[in-house]
Amino acid sequence: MSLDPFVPTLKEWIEVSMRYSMRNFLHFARESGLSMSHLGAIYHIHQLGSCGVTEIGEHLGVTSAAASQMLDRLVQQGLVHRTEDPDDRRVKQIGLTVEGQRILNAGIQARESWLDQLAEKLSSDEKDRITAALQVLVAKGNQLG
Amino acid sequence: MSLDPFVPTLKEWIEVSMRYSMRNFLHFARESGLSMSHLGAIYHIHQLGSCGVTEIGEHLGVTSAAASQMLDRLVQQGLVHRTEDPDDRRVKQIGLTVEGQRILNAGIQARESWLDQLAEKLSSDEKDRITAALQVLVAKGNQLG
DNA sequence: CAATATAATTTAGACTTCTTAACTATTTAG
DNA sequence: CTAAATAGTTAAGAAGTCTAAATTATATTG
Repeated sequence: MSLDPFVPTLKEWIEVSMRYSMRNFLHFARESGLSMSHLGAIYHIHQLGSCGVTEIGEHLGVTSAAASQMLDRLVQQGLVHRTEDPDDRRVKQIGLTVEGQRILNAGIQARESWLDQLAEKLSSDEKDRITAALQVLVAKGNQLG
Repeated sequence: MSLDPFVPTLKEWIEVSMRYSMRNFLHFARESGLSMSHLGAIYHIHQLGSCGVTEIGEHLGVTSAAASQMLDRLVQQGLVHRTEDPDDRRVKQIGLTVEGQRILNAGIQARESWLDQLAEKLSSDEKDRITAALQVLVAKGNQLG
């Protein structure tokens, strides 16, 4: 078991992909004028779907006051909408605006822009085998907590 | 070409691995009491090896004044050492202390802690095929800029 | 209905991070 | 040797982010 190169190889790959992906993402953040905090919040809101202020705070690890203040800025920048929940008027429903979605997608695309270059370095055969392998990983990965 | 599922599958996998890796890393950051800025700086210092203050600032996208101030804190926390370069006494050589290295390694380990769980979900056969595929990806990935 | 709980916000204050500008020390170029 | 360039630090101030506490509005419970 300790000789199985699977996990070590996976770690190597994650090291590589993190290095390029984060570099591109940080570059995008600077270009777009958004802080990592803001982009992180946008990502969490996307992940959570429609949700309340406190819930976002919990995911970000901050108080609801801090979440409320951060959302102020994001609403002001037109990236997030904040509307009253008709079922419980204490709650605000938070979600991404079209522009917020656009920024999120642009960030993800920037993060992944190095993959086309990588693809060019591989033969059809290699790509087929790698695709099959990754499909297994994706499927099993999505089954984890 | 547009039908080649290679890049889309790779993107799916990066989506999955980023989600788990970042979640674990953020959790580690909170537990260790270090900000993402500090951990980011530590990572950059590690990547650059021995380097000067301005160089770190450039990599982080901030002025040398900001880099100097951030390094103050990291030195004070015992994570970074800052010594005069004997060849050019204007320059300070920056590097990680043993404790800084330890924190970095702990962060990387935390980031990757979900991979053992993933490995358990795969057969030996699957792991062999995936390992072979990833070795190709790592090799080609390291050839990119 | 009255008391309590919950969701969000506002306020005040602490702390961090960043920038620009001024400054020190050292090196390089003319 | 002097002048200019470079590396880093320091200082002052702007802006962001966080918390605790107080506040408002709404919902739930007894």
